[in-house]
Amino acid sequence: MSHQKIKNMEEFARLSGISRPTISKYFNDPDSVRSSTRDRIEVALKEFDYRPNIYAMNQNRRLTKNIGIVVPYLADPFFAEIARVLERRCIDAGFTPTLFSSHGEQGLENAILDTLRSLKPAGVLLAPLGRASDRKYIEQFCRDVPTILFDSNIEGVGAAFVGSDNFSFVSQTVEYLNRTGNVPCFFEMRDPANPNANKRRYAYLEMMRRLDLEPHIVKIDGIGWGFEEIGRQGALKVLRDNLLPSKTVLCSNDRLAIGFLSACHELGVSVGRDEACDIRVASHDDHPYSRFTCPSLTTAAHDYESVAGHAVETLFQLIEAGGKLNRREETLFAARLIMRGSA
Amino acid sequence: MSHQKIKNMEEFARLSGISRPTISKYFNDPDSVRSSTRDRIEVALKEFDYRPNIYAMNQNRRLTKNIGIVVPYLADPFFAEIARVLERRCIDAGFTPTLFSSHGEQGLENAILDTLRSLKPAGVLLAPLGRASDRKYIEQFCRDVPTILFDSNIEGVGAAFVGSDNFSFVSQTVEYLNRTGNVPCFFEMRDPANPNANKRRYAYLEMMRRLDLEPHIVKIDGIGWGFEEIGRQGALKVLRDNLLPSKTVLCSNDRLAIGFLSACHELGVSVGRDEACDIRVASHDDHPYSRFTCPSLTTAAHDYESVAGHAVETLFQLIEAGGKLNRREETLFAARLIMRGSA
DNA sequence: ATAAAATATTTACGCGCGTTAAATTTATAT
DNA sequence: ATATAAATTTAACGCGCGTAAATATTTTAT
Repeated sequence: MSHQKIKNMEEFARLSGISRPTISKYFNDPDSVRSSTRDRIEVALKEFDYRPNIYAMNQNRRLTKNIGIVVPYLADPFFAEIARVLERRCIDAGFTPTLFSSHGEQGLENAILDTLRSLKPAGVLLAPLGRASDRKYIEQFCRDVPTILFDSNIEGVGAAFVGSDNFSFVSQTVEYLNRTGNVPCFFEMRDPANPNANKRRYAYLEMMRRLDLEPHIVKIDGIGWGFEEIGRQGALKVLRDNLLPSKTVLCSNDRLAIGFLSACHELGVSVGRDEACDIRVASHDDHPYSRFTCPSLTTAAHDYESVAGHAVETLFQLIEAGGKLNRREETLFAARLIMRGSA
Repeated sequence: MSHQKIKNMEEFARLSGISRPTISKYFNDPDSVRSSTRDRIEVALKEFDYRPNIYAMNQNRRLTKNIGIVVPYLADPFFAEIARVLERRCIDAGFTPTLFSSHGEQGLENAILDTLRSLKPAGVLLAPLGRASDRKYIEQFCRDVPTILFDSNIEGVGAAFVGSDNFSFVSQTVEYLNRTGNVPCFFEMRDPANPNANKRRYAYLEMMRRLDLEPHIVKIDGIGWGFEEIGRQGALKVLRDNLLPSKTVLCSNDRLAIGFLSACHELGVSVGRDEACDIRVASHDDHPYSRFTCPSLTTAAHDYESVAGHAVETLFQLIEAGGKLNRREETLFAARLIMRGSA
């Protein structure tokens, strides 16, 4: 590799013996030039190690090759995982993903959308905060920038929604707990930040109706994104005051369940499917740590790969279609029951 | 707010009655214009909602206001947490942070550095992969771009290093376990990816020497970043085959300990400080989940705020100094012992 | 071999802003 | 009020690349 520094595309064009407009076309889309030309450019690229100035590149383009990925809370390993898969797929498709976390704050979510707007991205994959989101702000953003919502839906906003089928999660866990001999109560936050939580409550109620069982919902207090601690405090209270209507607890999500199990251990309440155990605990999400709780957590797993894959595919379609799709599709992927020690 | 769309700085200058170079100066640094002028610009900004084109803005600037933040593995909540603090401080200082995760892969780490180079950032906060890093590649990058290393040090690379004092972690846990009546063995991966792990081993050996105790190191197999599973498998083997030289186990880090506790539960081994318990387990990092393990984990906590704060402060100094500091400082922050149920 | 189609080259302009130098205005000090 | 310093304005150029039109070359089809 030659070690001379190349100043700009002009110079690279001279050195490689190819005209600048063709080089420009190549960087915009390598497949838009003849393969023999492409080869010559790529040989020269190896030789001279030139990279175009991305700022000059994007200045005049109406759309860049950037893709924004926004998650509500990156310290939650669930979102870290899905972000990882999304990033990978964007890179493989020749885009440049940029990751943002709203850190649970509406102000930050709005600020991120502002930043994204000025990045002129080809498209955005947005998992909104949910209830804490500034709906109008997101609506306006989605009107201006091609956006796919994922994880958490906002009716009618964005070009499409891709997520998990909450009914599939809850129906499987309820059915399993019931089939194996116990009637679950439902353990959740009083004011869930995420709309999925509401869908899960409805699913629980509906399943109990279908099974002709009496539903019991245990609501606990707490705000913010520290779900484990909220679950723990809630469980301590509920267990101490003997408020559990059933010896089988279905938590709305794994992070609450992690807190619940922690409280059980503190109070010497044994958890497991075994007859000898005091209670059973199950949950939803298959959080990366649910494998390592004590006991390991019976839960319903997201189909990460499918959700991420379909979200990205839909975004690419949207981009190719020029930012508008015929109709707003909502795609939901089914859960997979994971039976472990806790229930 | 007027709803006409403003095309460029020229137009905004006309409408606000201020010359374009002054507007340009303002956006580069609001404090560089007279306060009366600043007020007039900000009034106009509210009126017309103009934002300069960041691509055109950064094209001719030698350095942008961007700051790159690179962590080795974002699905680890420890890094997610520290990234959150770093991001916040960069924003507050008027910079635009961009977050990258190497996801444990050398290839990705190198690719991120390439991307960063073309972003012309004012500075970079880099937590390298460690042993898996391409040392030469990082060295070259640090020569070109003002970079502060954090969390994981590479001798002589980057303008400074900010991290935690591993000796402080281990000395406190060893001292505590010893003081409370038990001699700990040290539980770690055979080939740790992170140099901190080596420092912790040395610290353990040194502390045992000082206390005139015989050290015992238990090395377990496993590669990659799935520490919990590695810890679990290692613990299963060690516990089943009765290979533990001591009933008190000091894990190199919390993620291994989480796996260890999981294995203990599976095998019915009781963990805790209590006389009646089979073993004691302690660890290092104060991982966000260590509060919720069963039992909760006795550990040594990073001083997140100080590490993040000092890393950012040092980077700002570096930026103001034009990319070179007089000498390469290595700053280490002490740990804080967190006594919980496991030991 | 020849015509038609596809691709590449040449030339030239524009994008939105950074930046500089000289001229002018405004603020501060005496 | 006057001198001086500081800030702003005016005018103009350049950055690196996108892009368009006209022309030339290469490829493919007949």
